[in-house]
Amino acid sequence: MGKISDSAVRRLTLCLRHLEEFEAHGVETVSSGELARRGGGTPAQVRKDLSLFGSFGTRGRGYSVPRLAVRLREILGLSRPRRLALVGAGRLGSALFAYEGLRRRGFLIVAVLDCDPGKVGQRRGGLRIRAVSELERVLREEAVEIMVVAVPPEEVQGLVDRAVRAGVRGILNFAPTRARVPPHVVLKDVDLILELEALTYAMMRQARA
Amino acid sequence: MGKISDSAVRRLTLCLRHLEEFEAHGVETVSSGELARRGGGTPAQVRKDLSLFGSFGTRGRGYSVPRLAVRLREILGLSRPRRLALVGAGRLGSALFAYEGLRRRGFLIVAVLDCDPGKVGQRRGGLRIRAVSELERVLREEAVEIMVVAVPPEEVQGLVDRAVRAGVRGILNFAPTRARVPPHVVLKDVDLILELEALTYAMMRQARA
DNA sequence: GGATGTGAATGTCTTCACAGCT
DNA sequence: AGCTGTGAAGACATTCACATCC
Repeated sequence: MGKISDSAVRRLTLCLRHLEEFEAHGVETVSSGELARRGGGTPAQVRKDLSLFGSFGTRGRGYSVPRLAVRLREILGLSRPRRLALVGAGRLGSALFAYEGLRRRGFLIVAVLDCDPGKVGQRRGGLRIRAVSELERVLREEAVEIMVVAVPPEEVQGLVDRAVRAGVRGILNFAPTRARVPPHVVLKDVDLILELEALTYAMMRQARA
Repeated sequence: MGKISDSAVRRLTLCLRHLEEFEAHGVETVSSGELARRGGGTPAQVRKDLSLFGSFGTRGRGYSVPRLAVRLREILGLSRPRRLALVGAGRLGSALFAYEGLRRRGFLIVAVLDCDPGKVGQRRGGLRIRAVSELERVLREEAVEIMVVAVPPEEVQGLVDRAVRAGVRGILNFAPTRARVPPHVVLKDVDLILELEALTYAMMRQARA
């Protein structure tokens, strides 16, 4: 089992969502074509993506919805919940914290931190907001696997460095800046402004086609 | 000037940000190497990306920071502001609305809509929240170019269809669902859960390497 | 000398087309 | 007959390496 591209992983993740919908509707079996239609890709691509990890279907029949779903969850590492810490309890942080979809998909926010002394001690849901100065301790005590960063850009690299030293191996960054991490740590950026800028370019491009 | 990949556009967008930082520090000239170091890429890639649009540097010298910045803004379509409508004034929507970075980068939210009658009429910043039933009218009256969607997944496709009929050509969707659009419309998704799932997979993968 | 701009080489991803099961 | 699984082909993107110019 070689190396799988990020785009393939994303497609498979989406595929899993669709499988779960089919499952909820009691569908027993799907073909690559049906999955493709729903996901916006081609049947060949669905099959190729799946084949990166093994053979899960039966020829002439298709895929067993529940079995493929279980298998995909295993493959993608989604068969157990993950513990997240949220750093930054501003507007975006609070919106993320309140977002039910996370919990539903197995991403549990087990700690919230902020550096504003006015916010520290306040409650969000069942959690007390902790001071960012306690970051390392909180990450360890709560066995945090992923740190979610929703703070101003200037603070990102410092936080990331501290989290890495404390043993965090996954970071999701919402600030419009890139931080550096050592190779054993995974950092992904959700950069709203970058998306809007790329969208703008794509719109321009299409206008003249 | 052929077709440019999305990843190249993203790199150039980032490149522009770095140029603006250099500009703010009064730097007159940069080399592809300096840009690469800051952006995390390679000098060759910076040059290749730029060369997709023309020759902007001087051999032996590098690139003029202000000139390249202007040129990149033109190329990327960022030299004039864009008018956005925000649909969904929930927590995420409100966080987006309050986000100063948007305005700073030329993305102006000129309308906010929600379907909750309790919210319609409330104020956000200088704007009155309008009813989603008025969507088409608002999009036209406010000359909206991009619709930002921050509503529950079930509502997305319906909204998208209406916006497309009203002439919107760019849509940014925050809900964890894919909508269909005709080929002359550009839709991008910011899917938090997808990012977390891809992050989880990458972490797993790296754990065994 | 020093950095750009770019064809050519390499590497990666996607699509095709069909053999092989059920 | 129908649909999977997969090598092979094709498209696309990145990296190299060097001729070119200031």
